[in-house]
Amino acid sequence: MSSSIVVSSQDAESLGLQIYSRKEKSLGVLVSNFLRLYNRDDVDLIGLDDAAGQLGVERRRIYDVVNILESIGIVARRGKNQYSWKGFGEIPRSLNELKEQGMRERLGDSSTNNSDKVSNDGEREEPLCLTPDDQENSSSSKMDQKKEKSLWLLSQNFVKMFLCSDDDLITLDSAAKALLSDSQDSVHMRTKVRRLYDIANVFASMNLIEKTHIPVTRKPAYRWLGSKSIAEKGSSLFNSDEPKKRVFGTEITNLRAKRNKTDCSSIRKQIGYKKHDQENKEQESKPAVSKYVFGPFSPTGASKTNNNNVGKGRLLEIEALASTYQPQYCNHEITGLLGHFTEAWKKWYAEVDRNK
DNA sequence: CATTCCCGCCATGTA
DNA sequence: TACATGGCGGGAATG
Repeated sequence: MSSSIVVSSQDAESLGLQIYSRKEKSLGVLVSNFLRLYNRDDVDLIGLDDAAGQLGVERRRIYDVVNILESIGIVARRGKNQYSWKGFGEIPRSLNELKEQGMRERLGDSSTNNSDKVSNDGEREEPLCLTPDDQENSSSSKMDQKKEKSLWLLSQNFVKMFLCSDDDLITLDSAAKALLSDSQDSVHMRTKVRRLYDIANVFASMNLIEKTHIPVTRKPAYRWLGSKSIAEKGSSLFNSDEPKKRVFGTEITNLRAKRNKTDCSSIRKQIGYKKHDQENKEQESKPAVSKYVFGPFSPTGASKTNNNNVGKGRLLEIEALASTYQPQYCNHEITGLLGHFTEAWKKWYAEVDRNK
């Protein structure tokens, strides 16, 4: 009497149903949205609550995002509940510094080596000025220990591995092992790897790295592609580049599935009426950001995504062809992101080349 | 089954 | 104390 029907997220959505989809909740997608939201020319400050609200996620997730982005210099901590948008232009600088540090640590660590391997120092504020206190404050332990496990540091070290190592394929296991510097306790490893997955997803969504497989072993690994594959594109003003895959077109849907406890959404959004799927003309619009985006570059088309090619048939690629015309609400893709990246990469490479 | 990694509990730091 | 941060790892979605 009853026939079982298979429902895909697409079908389900068409029917107005909501099924839990892990992908749509991934950090990578969140970061893409985050970047798209704050990459406006005149955005300067980022409020954590605002971000959480706009992106429709819990506050906790925003911490993950900013911590990782901060490791690359895209944002910087301003103060409580507040970060400032630095922008993609900072990436080259950050990478250079990270590379310097990485090389230094690698080659120069003999002599009074203490159990201090992880670098610190960088951009993250710290004392800002000598601590005038002469308390029997242990030089630096409790606080540094905390930082030693931070996502921020882990993220930087992960990047350093790519920038310094000559292997361009890195597996999360090897990274975890290396970053653990010792004791390959399965327990700690697992936790470390979990974190690396988070970081890798974020960087992958920004096209800083790409997921692949090691030739023969078939083991999953990441490759640093920071630039070439993107920069070589020739960056012709607006113009979507190669046929990337799967873009994630959904909105920032914040639905509750699973044990959700606190839903901090005080902004008007979310269902209101049975709308037809597609075309969510929701998207509020702040009182004018006025000032259109960059002149030369036309924020359009972009690509986000991961995964390059696999010999599998997956019809999970939605793509948003719309781009040149109809700049509507309706969420778009990365927009502008690539333009910045391209520029940044070129600078970064030119500099390295010159130095070489 | 193994891999990926989201979710949110709760320890820790701060005003 | 209330609130802000953000480790951490259980266990569910995916492969």
